[in-house]
Amino acid sequence: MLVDGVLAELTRGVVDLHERAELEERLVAGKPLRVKAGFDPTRPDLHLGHTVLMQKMRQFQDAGHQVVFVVGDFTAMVGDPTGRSDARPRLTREEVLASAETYKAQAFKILDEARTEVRYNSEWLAGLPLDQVISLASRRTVARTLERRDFRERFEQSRDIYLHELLYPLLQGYDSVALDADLELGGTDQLFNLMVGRDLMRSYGKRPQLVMTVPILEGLDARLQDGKVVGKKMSKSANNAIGLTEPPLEMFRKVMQIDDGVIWRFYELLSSRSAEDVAKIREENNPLSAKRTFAEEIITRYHDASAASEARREFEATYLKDGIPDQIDELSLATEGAGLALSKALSDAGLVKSTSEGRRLIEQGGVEVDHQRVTDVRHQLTRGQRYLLRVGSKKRRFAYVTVLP
RNA sequence: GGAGGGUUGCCCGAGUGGCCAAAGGGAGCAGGCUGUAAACCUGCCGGCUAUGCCUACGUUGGUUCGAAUCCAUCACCCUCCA
Repeated sequence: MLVDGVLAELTRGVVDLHERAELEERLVAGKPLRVKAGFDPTRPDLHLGHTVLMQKMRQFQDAGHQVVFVVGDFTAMVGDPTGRSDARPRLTREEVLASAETYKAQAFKILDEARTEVRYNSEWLAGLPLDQVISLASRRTVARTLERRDFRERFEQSRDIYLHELLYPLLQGYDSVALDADLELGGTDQLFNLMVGRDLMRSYGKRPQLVMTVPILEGLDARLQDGKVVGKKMSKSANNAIGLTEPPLEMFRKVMQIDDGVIWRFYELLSSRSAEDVAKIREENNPLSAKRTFAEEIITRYHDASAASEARREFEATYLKDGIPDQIDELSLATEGAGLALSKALSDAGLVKSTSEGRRLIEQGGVEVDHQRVTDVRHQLTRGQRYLLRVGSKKRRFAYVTVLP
């Protein structure tokens, strides 16, 4: 029957679902669901990790449901210190709103803007009178709140838990109350908060929302250990993320650096190919080509198809041995001496942060001048000459440099 | 309110007067090996006009030939007691 197919698609890749039978029931009823997901715009840059959830939202949209994109502009100002050892810097309203705009612009690369209801939670949270806050807080005990693993661990280890942190799940849950959500989506780490929302709705006499979680994507530094993907979650601060607005070549390079065994995880969570297609690619067991294919799919999604093929060509030109990219900065450098020290030239050309770093790289054999490795720190470039400089290998950087006569 | 402890480089964390640009680990970078990956091995990892110089160990000031190390001050954090 039709609902079975829809249900299968909507629950594909889902980790937790409370409750499946209810979901089926509501789908059969045929009324579009209000599907809620919240985002705290503390970091304006979205990366692939965020898109696992957004693609799930998109699936709901495509199945005719109403998606509510909740910008946690209020909760962002409160600051969610979860998993942090120190408080987040308090953001100003202006910063939060600016971030929210960037967020939305990136989110609509995946979501259908026309079918997305964007709401800011300050709308109902900012003006909440204290008696109502107390009423809200009275609906949950401390013991039940400390059930949450990160709270419990911190409590047991006598590490700080601030009162407002205990309030955080309630505020998020109140969003669901205010929005009459039918279903809330989140990463698996959000399960606790989502369930609080479900309980709160019941407490407020509303029909409790369904709760659905999707896996958290690991970062680019994840490894395969004993057949399992092991690694921190993808995040910009861990420097293991691919941002949605990164240039195509950068995306391609990063995908190529993913551990062979881990690339399948990325396919599983991010590829929009059919399950059969993915299985077929996996059977071929050619990680190198699987990565290329995946990189192209991602770049096509966030840029376009021509950017994807261009990135691949550019990558091959740049990173294969002796290759050089088509586009290389052309710079003229002045010098006061008889010549220009190579280390200084590298620094002046912006290829390295400082001449000290330039010297280090030269010593370590990481620098080429006109395709010749130079290891003499005192190497001088001659006035009036033009050189091709290359630094590094993992992240190669090039520049044509002319020393002014 | 009382008593005590802490603040070190991107992060964690040693260091109690010269041998400290500061052990160790993580992250990062380079070289080797590879596939353009990972793992692994080696090295680097404040800056500079570079066998030397400058800036840095919460703040400001002091003691000393010499201070991350001693003293005072301010700021922030923590623990125990009440």
